[in-house]
Amino acid sequence: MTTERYNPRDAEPRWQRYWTENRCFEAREDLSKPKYYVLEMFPYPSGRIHMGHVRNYTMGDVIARFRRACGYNVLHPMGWDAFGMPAENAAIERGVHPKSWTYDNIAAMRGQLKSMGLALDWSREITTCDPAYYRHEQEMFIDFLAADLVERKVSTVNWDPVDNTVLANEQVIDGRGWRSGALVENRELAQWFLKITDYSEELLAALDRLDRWPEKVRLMQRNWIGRSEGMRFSFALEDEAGRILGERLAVYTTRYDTIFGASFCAISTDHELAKRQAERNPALDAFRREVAALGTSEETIERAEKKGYPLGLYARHPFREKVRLPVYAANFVLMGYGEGAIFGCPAHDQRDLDFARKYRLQVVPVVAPKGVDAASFAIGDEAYLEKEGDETVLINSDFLDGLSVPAAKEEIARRMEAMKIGERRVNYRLRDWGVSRQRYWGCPIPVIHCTSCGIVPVPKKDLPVTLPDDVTFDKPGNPLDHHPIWKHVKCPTCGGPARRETDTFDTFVDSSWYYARFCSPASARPVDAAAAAYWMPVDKYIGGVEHAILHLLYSRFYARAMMRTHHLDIDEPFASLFTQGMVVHETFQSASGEWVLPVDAVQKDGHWVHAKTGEPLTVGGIEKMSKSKRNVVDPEAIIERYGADTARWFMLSDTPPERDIEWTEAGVDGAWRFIQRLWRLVNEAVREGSPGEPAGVAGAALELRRAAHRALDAVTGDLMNLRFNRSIARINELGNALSAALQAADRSEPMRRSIREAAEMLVLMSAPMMPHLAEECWRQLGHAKPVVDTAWPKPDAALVADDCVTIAVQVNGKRRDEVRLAKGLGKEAVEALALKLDSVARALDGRPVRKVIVVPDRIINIVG
RNA sequence: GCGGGCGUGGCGGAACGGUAGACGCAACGGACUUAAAAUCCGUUGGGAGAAAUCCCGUGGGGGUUCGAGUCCCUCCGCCCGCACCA
Repeated sequence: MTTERYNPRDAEPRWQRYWTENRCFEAREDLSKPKYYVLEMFPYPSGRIHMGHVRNYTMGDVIARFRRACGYNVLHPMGWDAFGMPAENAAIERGVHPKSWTYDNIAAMRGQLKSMGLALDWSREITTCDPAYYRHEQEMFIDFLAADLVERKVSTVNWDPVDNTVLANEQVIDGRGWRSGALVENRELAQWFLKITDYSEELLAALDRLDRWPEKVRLMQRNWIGRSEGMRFSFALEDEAGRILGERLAVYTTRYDTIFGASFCAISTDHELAKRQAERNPALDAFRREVAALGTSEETIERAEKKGYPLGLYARHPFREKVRLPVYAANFVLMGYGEGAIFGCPAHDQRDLDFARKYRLQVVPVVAPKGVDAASFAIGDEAYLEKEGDETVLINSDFLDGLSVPAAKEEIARRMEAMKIGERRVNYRLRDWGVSRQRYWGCPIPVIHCTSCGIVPVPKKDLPVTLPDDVTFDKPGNPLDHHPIWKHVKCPTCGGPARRETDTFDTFVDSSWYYARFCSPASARPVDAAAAAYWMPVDKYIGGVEHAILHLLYSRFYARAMMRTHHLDIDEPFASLFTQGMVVHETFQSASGEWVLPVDAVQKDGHWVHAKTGEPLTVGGIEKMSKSKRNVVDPEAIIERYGADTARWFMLSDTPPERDIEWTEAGVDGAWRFIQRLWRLVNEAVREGSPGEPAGVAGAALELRRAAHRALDAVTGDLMNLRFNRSIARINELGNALSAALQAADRSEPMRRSIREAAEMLVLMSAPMMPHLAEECWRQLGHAKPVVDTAWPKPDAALVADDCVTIAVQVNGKRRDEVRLAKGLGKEAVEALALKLDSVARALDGRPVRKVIVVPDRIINIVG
């Protein structure tokens, strides 16, 4: 008897239609059920989905379908992070309008996502470039303004000369723009900032509560926030002649215990003092320019020598009357951190030491290992930094001599505070979030600049401020600024002529609250309180680790800002976060060095050649799929050829979800074969099996039942913990057991019932992962009600538990035998049995038994 | 430089401190077939042996333990994040 092969091309669209027509995945608030909100990071509509999307959305879909089957009221929405520069680049390069480019891409990608058979609630689809979405963003911004969460300030910003826009600190990687890769320049601009630093402590402290986030991500955020405990204090300044100046120099340090080792002060070239001096000192001005030109990229920092320019000023040591520290403007002091000024202690800071050696400044050690003679303790080329566990004492430090570092800190802090020249202070590395972008394709910032009234928020009744469609991209700069009329408005307050803000929001603003909008995508308010109270927080958020800082930190801040402005009632938006690994693939290169697509690479006589030209290819490293290396496989082609279930199954098999997965042809074939195998097994089970309650079975029939219930038990636990690869291994095992039963001769009624039961369980268990095939199989098994409406089965505890166990028998820690015994047998009985074994006697080789360790139902170890 | 993670067969990977290598891929042998594909059955960490069985084995070295892939110390290698942060 033959069974036709399973044909996904017929089955998949059919079931997708069924789910859509029956609105299976449209979520409604229902207080009678526990809710579960599963969300994958929404895509940028670049035009086509890539394998990273397939992996991300498959995982989310398995969770959504599994939770739904388990009785949860599941919210699983999808939307588009639709503002951003690729749309403008397309406009510049190809003359298409960013809007039509974006919406065409969305249409194409929506179709691709639908072909994956995802259990998404498409009725909640949101698009960030839709005024229906961004009007709420504008409304909230106005509320943020009123709540003092926004600041407009002129500051030195990171300017990307290629994208012609400002970048946030988080968007500068190794001194280069995160998108363009261009070396970032410093520019002075008036910008809008969201005051994320108001929440530094809060964002840091709350990380401890996020116990269902990866430790790695929490650590990265902790480091990014960069809390340090130190002191801010000031020096009296004097000039060359020793005349005291009216102003003091404030510095920040975490090592105030080393004050007696100070030999100079250094200020940033952007420090007010340096700027002022530069006005009448051309040499200093030249030095400032030189430093500014160097940039902040990794290479330049590595190579750059520590350089300083003496200002002719001296800082008086607070505890030693005669000591005067020369003040330099230095290239290694950052204006953005602390006070933009430091005191240098060369003995205990490598950077300060390099500087001191160059300018022949004193190097006085003030901390030394305990017991070392203070007079002979000298510093060579390396600063002395205490390591953890080192016992150290202060030396050469007057009243601090002999104290430990913490005690010295305490003493200095006490004295400085008494002298009223400084105080202990907590400092953060985190900077405020600059959100202004000089671009067209973003959400307009809803403010108006009026010459007489200053900054005036757009009245809420005038929202949304929509983007004009008639813009041109023929000259550099911001099209909104070039637009003939758009920016010219009347001041809402005085009615006089005014100018509309032409900057738009950083697109990370759009993605900082979309998770909340999904709760009530059509609400007239940004977020409907009742809906958010029901759905929030997101129970499982899935995406790439590349968003560990940017998006996830901004979202955590945004939820707090929305809370302050009464738009949301929750501070942590994502209760549990999962960061999935990348999809990687081999790279192929032709002799001329061109990258070759995997579809064009074929193996011939053990060598890789180009499928069309026959040209030999070299196989390169296995790397993240990327357009530049062309090592991409198009999901659409895979779905076309094998169906969505094959792609989904492959994505979940073998590799744990947090690790990088290598896409291989062999792996896809393997997934395809399994799908056909399951289809065959189910069809055979329909013929050979017998429906009915498989009660009272024994022997082989009972063993098959046990295998089924055990597999179900394991898969349930594994899916709960996102261990997809393990659950697939379990499903394979049950498939093997069912296959063996079908090969065997036993066709007793109990066996026929067990076969049927095993087949049904196999189908239900694999349904979250390959939903289309499961529906087909389920119908084949005679069920009128689809899998999508079928509850997750419950394993029978009696069948999961074993009444017999295999106990390993060890002698001196080495396995020598195993015995199969009734479960729960007492220690003495196990010991007596084991000691009678030939293998044990042989291994003991006549030695007397000294000790016996019995771990019930697991192992016995005989020590001889 | 600072911080973190990871090293297990030919490969992806399993393994509450308790039988290392589940499951899959690849490879090899066999069945079916005129043949191939598909499918099914079997073998597959290394070494010795006809076999029973024994020895070795989770990056290297050391330690704790009746027992270590798992815990501790140390070295080596790879990967990731941050980086002139005072």
